[in-house]
Amino acid sequence: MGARSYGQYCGVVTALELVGERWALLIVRDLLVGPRRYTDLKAGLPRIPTNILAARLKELQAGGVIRRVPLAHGLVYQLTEFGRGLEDVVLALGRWGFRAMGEPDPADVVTADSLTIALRTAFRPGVAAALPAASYEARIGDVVLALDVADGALTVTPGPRPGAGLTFAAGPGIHSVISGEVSPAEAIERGVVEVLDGDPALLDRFAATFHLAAEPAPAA
Amino acid sequence: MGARSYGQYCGVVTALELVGERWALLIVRDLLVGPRRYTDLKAGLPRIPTNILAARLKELQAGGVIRRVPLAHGLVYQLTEFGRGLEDVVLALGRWGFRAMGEPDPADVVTADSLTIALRTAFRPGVAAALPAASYEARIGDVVLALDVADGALTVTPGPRPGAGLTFAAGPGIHSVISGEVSPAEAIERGVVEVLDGDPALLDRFAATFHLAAEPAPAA
DNA sequence: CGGGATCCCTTAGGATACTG
DNA sequence: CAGTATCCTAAGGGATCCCG
Repeated sequence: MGARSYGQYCGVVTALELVGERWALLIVRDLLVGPRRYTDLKAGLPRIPTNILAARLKELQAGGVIRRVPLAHGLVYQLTEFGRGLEDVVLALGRWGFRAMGEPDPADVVTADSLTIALRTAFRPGVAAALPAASYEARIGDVVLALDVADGALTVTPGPRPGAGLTFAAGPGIHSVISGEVSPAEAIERGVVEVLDGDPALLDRFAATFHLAAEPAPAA
Repeated sequence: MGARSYGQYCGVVTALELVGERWALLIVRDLLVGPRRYTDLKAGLPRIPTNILAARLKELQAGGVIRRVPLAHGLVYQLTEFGRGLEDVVLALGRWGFRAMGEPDPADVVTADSLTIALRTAFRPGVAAALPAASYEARIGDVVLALDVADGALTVTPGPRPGAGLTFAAGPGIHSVISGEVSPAEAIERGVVEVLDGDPALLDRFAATFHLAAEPAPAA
Protein backbone atom coordinates (compact mmCIF):
# COMPACT_ATOMS: atom_id res chain seq x y z
CA MET A 1 0.00 0.00 0.00
CA GLY A 2 1.34 3.40 -0.94
CA ALA A 3 2.61 5.54 1.90
CA ARG A 4 0.18 8.19 0.76
CA SER A 5 -2.81 5.87 0.71
CA TYR A 6 -5.64 6.61 3.10
CA GLY A 7 -5.78 2.92 3.97
CA GLN A 8 -9.51 2.39 3.91
CA TYR A 9 -11.78 0.27 1.77
CA CYS A 10 -14.38 2.93 1.07
CA GLY A 11 -15.85 4.62 -1.98
CA VAL A 12 -15.05 8.12 -0.79
CA VAL A 13 -11.44 7.12 -0.17
CA THR A 14 -11.15 5.49 -3.58
CA ALA A 15 -12.53 8.63 -5.19
CA LEU A 16 -10.13 10.87 -3.28
CA GLU A 17 -7.21 8.69 -4.26
CA LEU A 18 -8.18 9.17 -7.90
CA VAL A 19 -9.09 12.86 -7.96
CA GLY A 20 -8.30 14.20 -4.50
CA GLU A 21 -4.90 15.67 -5.26
CA ARG A 22 -4.51 19.38 -5.66
CA TRP A 23 -5.73 20.72 -9.04
CA ALA A 24 -7.17 17.39 -10.18
CA LEU A 25 -10.83 18.32 -9.82
CA LEU A 26 -10.24 21.65 -11.52
CA ILE A 27 -8.79 19.87 -14.51
CA VAL A 28 -11.86 17.66 -14.47
CA ARG A 29 -14.09 20.73 -14.17
CA ASP A 30 -12.65 22.19 -17.34
CA LEU A 31 -12.80 18.88 -19.20
CA LEU A 32 -16.48 18.58 -18.28
CA VAL A 33 -17.04 21.51 -20.60
CA GLY A 34 -15.29 19.78 -23.47
CA PRO A 35 -12.02 18.22 -24.62
CA ARG A 36 -9.07 20.53 -24.11
CA ARG A 37 -5.45 20.72 -25.22
CA TYR A 38 -2.61 20.98 -22.77
CA THR A 39 -2.34 24.66 -23.56
CA ASP A 40 -6.05 25.27 -23.05
CA LEU A 41 -5.87 23.68 -19.62
CA LYS A 42 -2.84 25.74 -18.73
CA ALA A 43 -4.64 28.91 -19.84
CA GLY A 44 -7.77 27.97 -17.93
CA LEU A 45 -5.77 27.28 -14.76
CA PRO A 46 -3.37 30.23 -14.80
CA ARG A 47 -1.74 29.37 -11.49
CA ILE A 48 -1.03 25.71 -12.08
CA PRO A 49 2.68 24.90 -12.45
CA THR A 50 3.31 23.14 -15.71
CA ASN A 51 4.97 20.14 -14.08
CA ILE A 52 1.93 19.68 -11.86
CA LEU A 53 -0.39 19.82 -14.83
CA ALA A 54 1.67 17.19 -16.60
CA ALA A 55 1.75 15.01 -13.49
CA ARG A 56 -1.99 15.26 -12.91
CA LEU A 57 -2.79 14.43 -16.50
CA LYS A 58 -0.71 11.27 -16.21
CA GLU A 59 -2.34 10.27 -12.93
CA LEU A 60 -5.83 10.91 -14.24
CA GLN A 61 -5.04 8.84 -17.28
CA ALA A 62 -3.67 6.01 -15.18
CA GLY A 63 -6.84 6.16 -13.11
CA GLY A 64 -9.04 5.83 -16.20
CA VAL A 65 -10.55 9.27 -15.66
CA ILE A 66 -9.23 10.90 -18.82
CA ARG A 67 -7.83 9.84 -22.15
CA ARG A 68 -5.35 11.43 -24.58
CA VAL A 69 -6.78 11.73 -28.03
CA PRO A 70 -4.36 12.45 -30.88
CA LEU A 71 -5.63 15.03 -33.29
CA ALA A 72 -4.72 15.98 -36.82
CA HIS A 73 -2.78 18.81 -35.25
CA GLY A 74 -1.66 18.11 -31.70
CA LEU A 75 -3.81 16.26 -29.19
CA VAL A 76 -6.56 16.79 -26.66
CA TYR A 77 -7.45 15.41 -23.25
CA GLN A 78 -10.94 14.13 -22.80
CA LEU A 79 -12.92 12.57 -19.99
CA THR A 80 -13.67 8.88 -20.24
CA GLU A 81 -17.19 7.74 -19.54
CA PHE A 82 -16.01 6.98 -16.02
CA GLY A 83 -14.58 10.47 -15.72
CA ARG A 84 -17.80 12.02 -16.92
CA GLY A 85 -19.40 10.47 -13.87
CA LEU A 86 -17.65 13.17 -11.87
CA GLU A 87 -20.14 15.75 -13.09
CA ASP A 88 -22.31 15.16 -10.00
CA VAL A 89 -19.32 15.65 -7.76
CA VAL A 90 -18.16 18.84 -9.40
CA LEU A 91 -21.64 20.34 -9.54
CA ALA A 92 -22.26 19.45 -5.89
CA LEU A 93 -18.97 21.07 -4.93
CA GLY A 94 -19.77 24.17 -6.96
CA ARG A 95 -23.23 24.43 -5.44
CA TRP A 96 -21.83 24.16 -1.94
CA GLY A 97 -18.91 26.50 -2.57
CA PHE A 98 -21.20 29.15 -4.05
CA ARG A 99 -22.49 30.01 -0.60
CA ALA A 100 -19.01 30.84 0.62
CA MET A 101 -17.73 32.79 -2.37
CA GLY A 102 -17.89 36.26 -0.87
CA GLU A 103 -16.12 39.06 -2.70
CA PRO A 104 -13.51 38.11 -5.29
CA ASP A 105 -9.89 38.78 -4.57
CA PRO A 106 -8.59 41.45 -6.94
CA ALA A 107 -6.20 38.89 -8.38
CA ASP A 108 -8.93 36.30 -8.98
CA VAL A 109 -9.76 35.48 -12.56
CA VAL A 110 -12.94 34.16 -14.12
CA THR A 111 -12.48 31.74 -16.97
CA ALA A 112 -14.93 30.65 -19.62
CA ASP A 113 -14.89 27.07 -18.40
CA SER A 114 -15.40 27.87 -14.74
CA LEU A 115 -18.25 30.19 -15.60
CA THR A 116 -19.83 27.57 -17.83
CA ILE A 117 -19.80 25.09 -14.98
CA ALA A 118 -21.06 27.72 -12.55
CA LEU A 119 -24.05 28.38 -14.81
CA ARG A 120 -24.69 24.66 -14.99
CA THR A 121 -24.70 24.36 -11.22
CA ALA A 122 -27.13 27.24 -10.91
CA PHE A 123 -29.39 26.06 -13.71
CA ARG A 124 -32.86 24.91 -12.63
CA PRO A 125 -34.29 22.60 -15.28
CA GLY A 126 -37.70 22.47 -13.62
CA VAL A 127 -38.08 26.23 -13.64
CA ALA A 128 -36.68 26.51 -17.15
CA ALA A 129 -39.13 23.95 -18.47
CA ALA A 130 -42.03 25.99 -17.15
CA LEU A 131 -40.85 29.16 -18.88
CA PRO A 132 -40.63 30.03 -22.56
CA ALA A 133 -37.33 29.33 -24.31
CA ALA A 134 -34.78 32.12 -24.09
CA SER A 135 -31.33 32.99 -25.31
CA TYR A 136 -28.78 35.25 -23.67
CA GLU A 137 -25.40 36.64 -24.38
CA ALA A 138 -23.58 37.04 -21.08
CA ARG A 139 -20.38 39.05 -20.80
CA ILE A 140 -18.75 38.51 -17.44
CA GLY A 141 -15.37 40.11 -17.15
CA ASP A 142 -13.60 39.23 -20.41
CA VAL A 143 -15.68 36.12 -20.90
CA VAL A 144 -18.46 36.07 -23.45
CA LEU A 145 -20.88 33.16 -23.38
CA ALA A 146 -23.92 32.26 -25.44
CA LEU A 147 -26.69 30.71 -23.36
CA ASP A 148 -29.62 28.89 -24.86
CA VAL A 149 -32.40 27.61 -22.68
CA ALA A 150 -35.04 25.49 -24.35
CA ASP A 151 -37.23 22.61 -23.19
CA GLY A 152 -35.72 22.68 -19.74
CA ALA A 153 -32.23 22.16 -21.12
CA LEU A 154 -29.26 24.51 -21.06
CA THR A 155 -26.60 24.93 -23.72
CA VAL A 156 -23.58 27.10 -23.05
CA THR A 157 -21.28 28.01 -25.91
CA PRO A 158 -18.26 30.27 -25.76
CA GLY A 159 -18.52 33.44 -27.80
CA PRO A 160 -21.29 35.86 -28.72
CA ARG A 161 -24.92 34.98 -29.32
CA PRO A 162 -26.21 36.97 -32.28
CA GLY A 163 -29.93 37.54 -31.97
CA ALA A 164 -29.98 36.85 -28.24
CA GLY A 165 -33.15 37.88 -26.46
CA LEU A 166 -30.97 39.64 -23.93
CA THR A 167 -27.35 40.70 -24.03
CA PHE A 168 -25.88 41.89 -20.78
CA ALA A 169 -22.56 42.67 -19.18
CA ALA A 170 -21.72 42.17 -15.54
CA GLY A 171 -18.86 41.67 -13.13
CA PRO A 172 -18.62 39.39 -10.12
CA GLY A 173 -21.75 41.13 -8.86
CA ILE A 174 -23.73 38.69 -11.00
CA HIS A 175 -23.26 36.43 -8.00
CA SER A 176 -25.74 38.49 -6.02
CA VAL A 177 -28.32 38.23 -8.79
CA ILE A 178 -28.02 34.45 -8.93
CA SER A 179 -28.22 34.23 -5.15
CA GLY A 180 -31.28 36.45 -5.10
CA GLU A 181 -29.66 38.99 -2.79
CA VAL A 182 -30.27 41.60 -5.45
CA SER A 183 -33.35 41.59 -7.64
CA PRO A 184 -32.93 41.96 -11.41
CA ALA A 185 -34.49 45.43 -11.31
CA GLU A 186 -32.13 46.57 -8.56
CA ALA A 187 -29.18 45.03 -10.35
CA ILE A 188 -29.87 47.10 -13.45
CA GLU A 189 -30.56 50.21 -11.40
CA ARG A 190 -27.34 49.92 -9.43
CA GLY A 191 -25.27 49.08 -12.47
CA VAL A 192 -24.44 45.58 -11.26
CA VAL A 193 -25.76 44.38 -14.59
CA GLU A 194 -25.69 46.46 -17.72
CA VAL A 195 -28.21 45.64 -20.41
CA LEU A 196 -26.51 46.03 -23.77
CA ASP A 197 -29.22 44.79 -26.05
CA GLY A 198 -32.62 43.11 -26.07
CA ASP A 199 -35.40 43.09 -23.53
CA PRO A 200 -34.35 44.06 -20.00
CA ALA A 201 -37.36 42.21 -18.63
CA LEU A 202 -35.66 38.98 -19.67
CA LEU A 203 -33.27 39.45 -16.79
CA ASP A 204 -36.13 38.32 -14.54
CA ARG A 205 -36.35 35.09 -16.47
CA PHE A 206 -32.60 34.73 -16.27
CA ALA A 207 -32.64 35.15 -12.49
CA ALA A 208 -35.44 32.62 -12.16
CA THR A 209 -33.66 30.11 -14.38
CA PHE A 210 -30.27 30.45 -12.72
CA HIS A 211 -30.50 30.44 -8.96
CA LEU A 212 -28.53 29.17 -6.01
CA ALA A 213 -29.19 29.84 -2.34
CA ALA A 214 -26.42 31.79 -0.72
CA GLU A 215 -27.17 32.47 2.91
CA PRO A 216 -23.72 32.86 4.33
CA ALA A 217 -22.75 30.23 6.85
CA PRO A 218 -24.18 31.42 10.16
CA ALA A 219 -21.94 30.84 13.15
CA ALA A 220 -24.68 28.50 14.36
CA MET B 1 -3.98 36.18 -2.15
CA GLY B 2 -2.34 33.15 -0.56
CA ALA B 3 0.41 31.51 -2.53
CA ARG B 4 -1.60 28.33 -2.31
CA SER B 5 -4.80 29.89 -3.61
CA TYR B 6 -6.15 28.65 -6.90
CA GLY B 7 -6.77 32.23 -7.94
CA GLN B 8 -10.21 31.90 -9.44
CA TYR B 9 -13.58 33.32 -8.52
CA CYS B 10 -15.56 30.10 -8.81
CA GLY B 11 -17.71 27.97 -6.53
CA VAL B 12 -15.71 24.82 -7.12
CA VAL B 13 -12.50 26.63 -6.26
CA THR B 14 -14.01 28.12 -3.11
CA ALA B 15 -15.16 24.68 -2.05
CA LEU B 16 -11.75 23.16 -2.70
CA GLU B 17 -10.07 25.90 -0.72
CA LEU B 18 -12.29 25.02 2.23
CA VAL B 19 -12.28 21.23 2.09
CA GLY B 20 -9.87 20.27 -0.68
CA GLU B 21 -6.84 19.57 1.49
CA ARG B 22 -5.81 16.05 2.19
CA TRP B 23 -7.95 14.30 4.83
CA ALA B 24 -10.45 17.15 5.12
CA LEU B 25 -13.33 15.43 3.36
CA LEU B 26 -12.73 12.23 5.31
CA ILE B 27 -13.09 14.15 8.54
CA VAL B 28 -16.30 15.60 7.14
CA ARG B 29 -17.43 12.12 6.10
CA ASP B 30 -17.13 10.87 9.65
CA LEU B 31 -18.78 13.95 11.11
CA LEU B 32 -21.72 13.45 8.77
CA VAL B 33 -22.48 10.35 10.79
CA GLY B 34 -22.51 12.29 14.04
CA PRO B 35 -20.45 14.50 16.35
CA ARG B 36 -17.10 12.96 17.21
CA ARG B 37 -14.33 13.53 19.71
CA TYR B 38 -10.76 14.05 18.65
CA THR B 39 -9.98 10.50 19.66
CA ASP B 40 -12.92 9.08 17.72
CA LEU B 41 -11.73 10.85 14.58
CA LYS B 42 -8.21 9.57 15.10
CA ALA B 43 -9.53 6.04 15.53
CA GLY B 44 -11.74 6.33 12.46
CA LEU B 45 -8.84 7.62 10.36
CA PRO B 46 -6.06 5.30 11.51
CA ARG B 47 -3.45 6.67 9.12
CA ILE B 48 -3.91 10.36 9.78
CA PRO B 49 -0.98 11.96 11.60
CA THR B 50 -2.20 13.64 14.75
CA ASN B 51 -0.70 17.01 13.82
CA ILE B 52 -2.57 16.92 10.52
CA LEU B 53 -5.81 16.09 12.26
CA ALA B 54 -5.30 19.03 14.59
CA ALA B 55 -4.45 21.32 11.67
CA ARG B 56 -7.47 20.26 9.63
CA LEU B 57 -9.83 20.70 12.54
CA LYS B 58 -8.60 24.26 12.97
CA GLU B 59 -8.94 25.03 9.27
CA LEU B 60 -12.41 23.54 9.05
CA GLN B 61 -13.44 25.58 12.06
CA ALA B 62 -12.00 28.75 10.56
CA GLY B 63 -13.93 27.99 7.39
CA GLY B 64 -17.21 27.64 9.28
CA VAL B 65 -17.55 23.98 8.34
CA ILE B 66 -17.28 22.54 11.84
CA ARG B 67 -17.66 23.73 15.40
CA ARG B 68 -16.10 22.63 18.70
CA VAL B 69 -18.71 21.83 21.28
CA PRO B 70 -17.59 21.53 24.89
CA LEU B 71 -19.12 18.62 26.71
CA ALA B 72 -19.54 17.73 30.34
CA HIS B 73 -16.53 15.53 29.86
CA GLY B 74 -14.24 16.60 27.04
CA LEU B 75 -15.51 18.04 23.77
CA VAL B 76 -16.79 17.03 20.38
CA TYR B 77 -16.51 18.34 16.84
CA GLN B 78 -19.70 18.81 14.93
CA LEU B 79 -20.65 20.01 11.47
CA THR B 80 -22.26 23.42 11.22
CA GLU B 81 -25.34 23.75 9.08
CA PHE B 82 -23.05 24.94 6.32
CA GLY B 83 -20.86 21.89 6.79
CA ARG B 84 -23.83 19.57 6.65
CA GLY B 85 -24.37 20.88 3.14
CA LEU B 86 -21.37 18.75 2.16
CA GLU B 87 -23.48 15.62 2.38
CA ASP B 88 -24.27 15.85 -1.33
CA VAL B 89 -20.60 16.17 -2.15
CA VAL B 90 -19.52 13.25 0.00
CA LEU B 91 -22.30 10.98 -1.24
CA ALA B 92 -21.56 11.89 -4.85
CA LEU B 93 -17.89 11.11 -4.30
CA GLY B 94 -18.72 7.82 -2.63
CA ARG B 95 -21.08 6.86 -5.41
CA TRP B 96 -18.49 7.59 -8.05
CA GLY B 97 -15.63 5.97 -6.16
CA PHE B 98 -17.64 2.81 -5.60
CA ARG B 99 -17.18 1.84 -9.24
CA ALA B 100 -13.41 1.89 -8.89
CA MET B 101 -13.05 0.14 -5.55
CA GLY B 102 -11.78 -3.19 -6.82
CA GLU B 103 -10.32 -5.59 -4.30
CA PRO B 104 -9.29 -4.21 -0.91
CA ASP B 105 -5.63 -4.00 -0.06
CA PRO B 106 -4.84 -6.41 2.78
CA ALA B 107 -3.91 -3.44 4.94
CA ASP B 108 -7.16 -1.59 4.24
CA VAL B 109 -9.55 -1.15 7.12
CA VAL B 110 -13.30 -0.68 7.18
CA THR B 111 -14.62 1.64 9.85
CA ALA B 112 -18.12 2.00 11.20
CA ASP B 113 -18.41 5.56 9.93
CA SER B 114 -17.17 4.85 6.44
CA LEU B 115 -19.52 1.90 6.17
CA THR B 116 -22.42 3.96 7.43
CA ILE B 117 -21.81 6.52 4.71
CA ALA B 118 -21.32 3.80 2.11
CA LEU B 119 -24.72 2.36 2.98
CA ARG B 120 -26.23 5.81 2.70
CA THR B 121 -24.76 6.30 -0.76
CA ALA B 122 -26.12 2.95 -1.89
CA PHE B 123 -29.53 3.44 -0.33
CA ARG B 124 -32.42 3.79 -2.78
CA PRO B 125 -35.31 5.59 -1.07
CA GLY B 126 -37.67 5.00 -3.95
CA VAL B 127 -37.14 1.28 -3.92
CA ALA B 128 -37.26 1.15 -0.14
CA ALA B 129 -40.56 2.99 -0.05
CA ALA B 130 -42.12 0.42 -2.35
CA LEU B 131 -41.05 -2.48 -0.13
CA PRO B 132 -42.16 -3.47 3.37
CA ALA B 133 -40.10 -2.11 6.25
CA ALA B 134 -37.13 -4.22 7.24
CA SER B 135 -34.37 -4.35 9.81
CA TYR B 136 -30.94 -5.86 9.46
CA GLU B 137 -27.90 -6.49 11.55
CA ALA B 138 -24.86 -6.28 9.30
CA ARG B 139 -21.48 -7.49 10.46
CA ILE B 140 -18.79 -6.41 8.03
CA GLY B 141 -15.30 -7.17 9.23
CA ASP B 142 -15.28 -6.08 12.87
CA VAL B 143 -18.03 -3.55 12.32
CA VAL B 144 -21.55 -4.29 13.52
CA LEU B 145 -24.33 -2.01 12.32
CA ALA B 146 -28.05 -1.93 12.91
CA LEU B 147 -30.01 -0.97 9.81
CA ASP B 148 -33.62 0.06 9.90
CA VAL B 149 -35.50 0.77 6.71
CA ALA B 150 -39.00 2.16 7.05
CA ASP B 151 -41.13 4.50 4.95
CA GLY B 152 -38.35 4.95 2.44
CA ALA B 153 -35.95 6.21 5.09
CA LEU B 154 -32.78 4.60 6.37
CA THR B 155 -31.41 4.67 9.89
CA VAL B 156 -27.98 3.29 10.62
CA THR B 157 -26.90 2.79 14.21
CA PRO B 158 -23.65 1.29 15.42
CA GLY B 159 -23.97 -1.96 17.33
CA PRO B 160 -26.24 -5.00 17.17
CA ARG B 161 -29.88 -5.02 16.18
CA PRO B 162 -31.79 -7.39 18.44
CA GLY B 163 -34.81 -8.77 16.66
CA ALA B 164 -33.47 -7.93 13.20
CA GLY B 165 -35.33 -9.57 10.34
CA LEU B 166 -31.97 -10.67 9.00
CA THR B 167 -28.57 -10.87 10.63
CA PHE B 168 -25.65 -11.50 8.32
CA ALA B 169 -21.90 -11.42 8.27
CA ALA B 170 -19.77 -10.56 5.27
CA GLY B 171 -16.38 -9.28 4.23
CA PRO B 172 -15.47 -6.85 1.48
CA GLY B 173 -17.33 -9.19 -0.86
CA ILE B 174 -20.50 -7.40 0.15
CA HIS B 175 -19.39 -4.93 -2.50
CA SER B 176 -20.30 -7.42 -5.21
CA VAL B 177 -23.77 -7.89 -3.76
CA ILE B 178 -24.44 -4.16 -3.70
CA SER B 179 -23.10 -3.80 -7.24
CA GLY B 180 -25.28 -6.67 -8.43
CA GLU B 181 -22.32 -8.64 -9.75
CA VAL B 182 -23.34 -11.45 -7.44
CA SER B 183 -26.97 -12.28 -6.71
CA PRO B 184 -28.04 -12.72 -3.09
CA ALA B 185 -28.57 -16.45 -3.64
CA GLU B 186 -25.10 -16.86 -5.12
CA ALA B 187 -23.59 -14.79 -2.36
CA ILE B 188 -24.97 -17.12 0.28
CA GLU B 189 -24.02 -20.18 -1.71
CA ARG B 190 -20.43 -19.07 -2.20
CA GLY B 191 -20.08 -17.93 1.37
CA VAL B 192 -19.64 -14.28 0.42
CA VAL B 193 -22.46 -13.58 2.85
CA GLU B 194 -23.19 -15.77 5.86
CA VAL B 195 -26.69 -15.67 7.22
CA LEU B 196 -26.48 -15.84 11.00
CA ASP B 197 -30.09 -15.36 11.90
CA GLY B 198 -33.48 -14.54 10.46
CA ASP B 199 -34.92 -15.02 7.01
CA PRO B 200 -32.30 -15.54 4.27
CA ALA B 201 -34.86 -14.37 1.70
CA LEU B 202 -34.53 -10.89 3.19
CA LEU B 203 -31.13 -10.64 1.56
CA ASP B 204 -32.99 -10.07 -1.69
CA ARG B 205 -34.72 -7.10 -0.20
CA PHE B 206 -31.40 -5.86 1.13
CA ALA B 207 -29.81 -6.09 -2.31
CA ALA B 208 -32.74 -4.26 -3.88
CA THR B 209 -32.64 -1.53 -1.26
CA PHE B 210 -28.89 -1.00 -1.36
CA HIS B 211 -27.55 -0.84 -4.88
CA LEU B 212 -24.90 1.00 -6.83
CA ALA B 213 -23.82 0.39 -10.40
CA ALA B 214 -20.26 -0.80 -10.66
CA GLU B 215 -19.26 -1.44 -14.24
CA PRO B 216 -15.53 -0.96 -14.08
CA ALA B 217 -14.23 1.92 -16.11
CA PRO B 218 -13.90 0.60 -19.65
CA ALA B 219 -10.82 1.77 -21.48
CA ALA B 220 -13.25 3.51 -23.80
C1' DC C 1 3.66 27.00 -31.17
C1' DG C 2 2.06 22.96 -28.70
C1' DG C 3 3.55 19.82 -25.15
C1' DG C 4 6.00 19.05 -22.15
C1' DA C 5 10.90 18.12 -19.03
C1' DT C 6 14.26 20.07 -15.53
C1' DC C 7 15.99 22.59 -11.68
C1' DC C 8 15.75 24.62 -7.25
C1' DC C 9 13.41 25.98 -3.23
C1' DT C 10 9.55 26.18 -0.06
C1' DT C 11 6.14 24.08 2.58
C1' DA C 12 2.72 20.54 3.47
C1' DG C 13 2.35 16.20 5.10
C1' DG C 14 4.06 11.72 7.49
C1' DA C 15 6.16 9.36 11.67
C1' DT C 16 7.06 9.47 16.28
C1' DA C 17 7.60 11.30 20.80
C1' DC C 18 6.00 13.95 24.34
C1' DT C 19 2.81 17.04 27.43
C1' DG C 20 -1.08 19.93 30.02
C1' DC D 1 -8.36 13.05 26.33
C1' DA D 2 -6.71 16.39 23.36
C1' DG D 3 -3.63 17.88 21.51
C1' DT D 4 2.19 20.08 20.71
C1' DA D 5 6.80 19.50 19.26
C1' DT D 6 10.19 17.68 16.34
C1' DC D 7 12.40 15.78 12.51
C1' DC D 8 12.33 14.23 7.82
C1' DT D 9 10.48 13.27 3.23
C1' DA D 10 7.99 14.27 -0.67
C1' DA D 11 4.69 17.21 -3.03
C1' DG D 12 3.85 21.59 -4.77
C1' DG D 13 5.33 26.25 -6.58
C1' DG D 14 8.13 29.18 -9.85
C1' DA D 15 11.15 29.84 -13.53
C1' DT D 16 13.46 28.27 -17.25
C1' DC D 17 14.65 25.27 -20.89
C1' DC D 18 13.93 21.79 -24.44
C1' DC D 19 12.13 19.19 -28.48
C1' DG D 20 9.26 17.90 -32.47
